[in-house]
Amino acid sequence: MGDTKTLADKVFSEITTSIVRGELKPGERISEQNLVERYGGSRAPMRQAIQRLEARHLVVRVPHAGARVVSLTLSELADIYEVRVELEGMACRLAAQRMTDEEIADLQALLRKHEEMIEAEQGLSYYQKAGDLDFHYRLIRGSKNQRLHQMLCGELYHLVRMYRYQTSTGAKRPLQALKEHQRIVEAIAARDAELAELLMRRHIQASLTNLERLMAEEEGRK
Amino acid sequence: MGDTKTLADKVFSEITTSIVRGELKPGERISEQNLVERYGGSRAPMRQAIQRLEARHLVVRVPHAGARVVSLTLSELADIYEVRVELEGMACRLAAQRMTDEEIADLQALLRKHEEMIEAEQGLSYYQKAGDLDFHYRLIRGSKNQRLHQMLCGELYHLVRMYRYQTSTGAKRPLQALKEHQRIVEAIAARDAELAELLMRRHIQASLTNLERLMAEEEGRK
DNA sequence: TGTTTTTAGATTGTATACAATCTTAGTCTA
DNA sequence: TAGACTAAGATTGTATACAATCTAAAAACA
Repeated sequence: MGDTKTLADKVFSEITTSIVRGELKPGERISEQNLVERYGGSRAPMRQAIQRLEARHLVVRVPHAGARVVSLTLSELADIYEVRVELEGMACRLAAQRMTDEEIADLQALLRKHEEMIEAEQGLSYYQKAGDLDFHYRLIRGSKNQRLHQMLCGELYHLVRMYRYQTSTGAKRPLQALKEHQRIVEAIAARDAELAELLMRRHIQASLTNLERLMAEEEGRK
Repeated sequence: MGDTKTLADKVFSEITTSIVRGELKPGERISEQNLVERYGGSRAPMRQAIQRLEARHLVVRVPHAGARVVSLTLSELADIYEVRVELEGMACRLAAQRMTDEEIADLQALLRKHEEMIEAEQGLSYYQKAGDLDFHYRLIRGSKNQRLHQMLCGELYHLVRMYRYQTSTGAKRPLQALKEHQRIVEAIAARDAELAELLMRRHIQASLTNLERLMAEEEGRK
């Protein structure tokens, strides 16, 4: 049985992480020839990789003109966060209804680990990145809705992560973020779906409000 | 200035409509050679077209094994409707806040036209299809959120339409559907965002409930 | 007869070559 | 000097050829 990754697959995931980490910057050109020189092989698989990147909205292509790393305006980023508030609130509500007791216990254990790390003042920056993501991903999986999971984790989160570094979006204090996470899990453990949804919406809304403030400043500067 | 469509683009849209109309059935195989014989050209653009179909979740590909028209289980379709209820409810809420008075007037005019058509008992089946879609699309555009528009119209609706024919999903009586549409527009005209959202959710929820009933029947038959 | 192995065919993945289109630098003109 | 035009270069779109992999039908074996 062949689960051999094709070359196009490898290049695709390489570039994906490069973009999300900011090594390739928004607006930067990506040419097929360029990729051939960097990753080896021929143009055909590079072309496929670029198309897959386009499918995930990580690059924008115009016919005969080539591809560039996606470059979002504040307004477009706000649109994304608006959708994220809605979908992740929904995920949280469903998680409160559908997660097993065991899964909830795991989530609580995860937060205790985060708490220890913060108290020990180790990995402060870690919690902002991988830890925070891990929490959100688990919750979304807990919704038991595959399509929802795919839309959030497969489409929106790449873009969210990509811009998290550049704007101050989501740059919450680790301690405050942890407290909010704990409240959310409490609501889920109590099977209070409405409250869980509300708390998650607020948790994300802060970033959106921040974005809207930035947009207002930018508008005022003109 | 070149807005010349590439061959891959043409083939992509041809196949898209074929799938949505049901001319290509779920699970049916799509080979590159097959497309070459049907549309002309070489394998390269056919390959691209298939990749774009995969990006829209209209076909499923496995490496080295080829592509098939997507085939959803009832459970997967229910997941889609669950997300649709949420997103289109959101769109309706935003539309109530953001549509201009002129756009609302246009929407009202559209419904009056639908009413006349139904009273004249012309195009009953038309209203179920194009008319219903037109209404929903306009509302979604009214949310003024591009990302939301793209997720609903560009991703979910293809699959919804594809299965609308086959299951009895969304096979509402035209008159009842029209009445519900009218209530929704009334709420929007009154700028009552909460009510507009609630009404839209109910409007779609009926199809989801129907799906869940079918799933229960299927489960009981085992 | 049922199962496994083998082998031939078909299909996809990749490489390379050519044609169509766009981009950019340079030239010309007002 | 600013702007429009032109031509060379680079880049993408398409076609074809070959290699790697999968599929399925036939043969071998228990």
